[in-house]
Amino acid sequence: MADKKKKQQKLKARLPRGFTDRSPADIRATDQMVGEIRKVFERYGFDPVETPMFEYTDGLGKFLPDQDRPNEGVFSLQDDDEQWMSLRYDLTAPLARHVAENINEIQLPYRTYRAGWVFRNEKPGPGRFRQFMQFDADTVGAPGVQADAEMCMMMADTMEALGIARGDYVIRVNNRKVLDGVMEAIGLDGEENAGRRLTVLRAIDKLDRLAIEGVRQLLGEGRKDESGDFTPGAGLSATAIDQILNYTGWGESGSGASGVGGGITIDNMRRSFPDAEHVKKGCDELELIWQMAQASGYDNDRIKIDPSVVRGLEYYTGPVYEAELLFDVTNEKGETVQFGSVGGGGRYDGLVKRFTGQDVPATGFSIGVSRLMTALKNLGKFGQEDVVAPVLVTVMDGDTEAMGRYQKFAQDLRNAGVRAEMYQGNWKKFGNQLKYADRRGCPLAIIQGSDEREKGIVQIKDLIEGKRLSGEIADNVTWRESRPAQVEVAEADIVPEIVRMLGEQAEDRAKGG
RNA sequence: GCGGGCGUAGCUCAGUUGGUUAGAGCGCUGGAUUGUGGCUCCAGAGGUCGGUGGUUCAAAUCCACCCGCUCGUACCA
Repeated sequence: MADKKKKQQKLKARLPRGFTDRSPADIRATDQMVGEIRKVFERYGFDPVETPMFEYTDGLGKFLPDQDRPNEGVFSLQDDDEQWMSLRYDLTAPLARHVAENINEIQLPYRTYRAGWVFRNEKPGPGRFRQFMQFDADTVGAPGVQADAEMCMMMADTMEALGIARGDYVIRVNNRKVLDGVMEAIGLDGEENAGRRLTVLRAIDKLDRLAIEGVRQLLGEGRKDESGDFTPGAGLSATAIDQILNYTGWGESGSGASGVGGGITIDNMRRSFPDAEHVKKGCDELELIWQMAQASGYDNDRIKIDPSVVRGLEYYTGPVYEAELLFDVTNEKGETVQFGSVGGGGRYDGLVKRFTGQDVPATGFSIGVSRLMTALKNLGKFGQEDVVAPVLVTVMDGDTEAMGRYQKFAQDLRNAGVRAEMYQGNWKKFGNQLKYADRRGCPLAIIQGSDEREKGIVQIKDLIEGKRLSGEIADNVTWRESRPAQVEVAEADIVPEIVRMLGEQAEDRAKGG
């Protein structure tokens, strides 16, 4: 009875939903990738700065926790002085706080970057976690669209630095001012239409996935999907729907997301709403960005004007941009998936002003590191380089003197730059030591029992060669007694011999793979 | 959030129209082998059958609700 109770109280080891443990391979691959991104940002003259993962909730923006649902969307808790704190959900709002708080010390324009974990309290899915890494770059205190153009070019350079070929990605650019003008033109301006504006913008954002008919439904009465779920539409008039679909130019030759982009697209946008002031202004800005990109050699295949880009619906005030992957990505099940956006950003002229009252225009973007990693793993760009497991120094005798000698073998190898370790488990079961080495993928093992010690030598066992030989030996006694793939080496020659053998193994790997 | 599918050992799964003590493979631990990985053989540990409640003489099996996973959809600052 007591026993049974004890069993029932056994804790179940389980990871919180939407979080994940990271493997050595994943950590190494991500470090490598983050390093490549950092190099690009440094080259553009950006400097790192880091902010903490927690911020006071009101500083993060719209998520003021209420009594009923204090954790909706964002992870929040109350400090001991009752103030609400939240885990950041992006890196932009905390940067705005940092700039506002240090505005007197910071030389504007301020060019800065940072990588870090962000948290969102939402339903997780495959490839979507509640903690993930973003890599951010921002220029704060830069009012002109040349800063936005630079951001787009830097995104393009980053994609290529990560090994994504030209043509396998595209930076799509739009302008919130244009979208605002469109809303105005179809009579959706004003506070009372805020909800419908959101519905319209969301519908436009879905052009690439639902195509023109789905979007038409969402702009009108609504749309029913295969599972029978109904999404209410914006309820626009047929005229307004046509105007919007014409504006996006979707499917028309020479314009839109599937067309040439650039100047032709901008002309098309202008023509759709010739009298709308905001559309005109936004188009002028887009034209500038496009021309600057062209002048620097970034043609339509890399930086493209695309009227269906909407991006974050809250704080963007001007140009918005998005990096999209165009190559096929295969998931674990072997299915080809549409990968879509791996990063994006835009101009946020009002964020710092919330704190300072002064205009501090800014623009920036973030790259979804974890998401992009998934796609790049697919391309075989990262996480392929094998880290060789350490050389194992096995333990035959447990007395202090012998242990000291084993430690020294390991230390000598480390000093020569070779990964090495002394076996730290129960040394009395020698078989387990080699089993351990085998499972870990150790390339070599050093063995010294009393016989070898008397002669001042060690055995170096080539575990990789031995594994190969094991296929040819069926009998266990022979296998044990033949001691396959082992050489005797004088103690003084351990380091050079190990280095030589590791070199040979590396050559074999290079040939084989 | 809405709708569908699924939930049995650490893992992958079997378990008949409800019927004795819930099984297999792999993995794990010990041994054959005080000093050599693999192969083979022997032995062993490991289960609230996702949870709770109900129907029944009897539930892993049928029903309800809940939880979790998963697919689609919505949301995603």
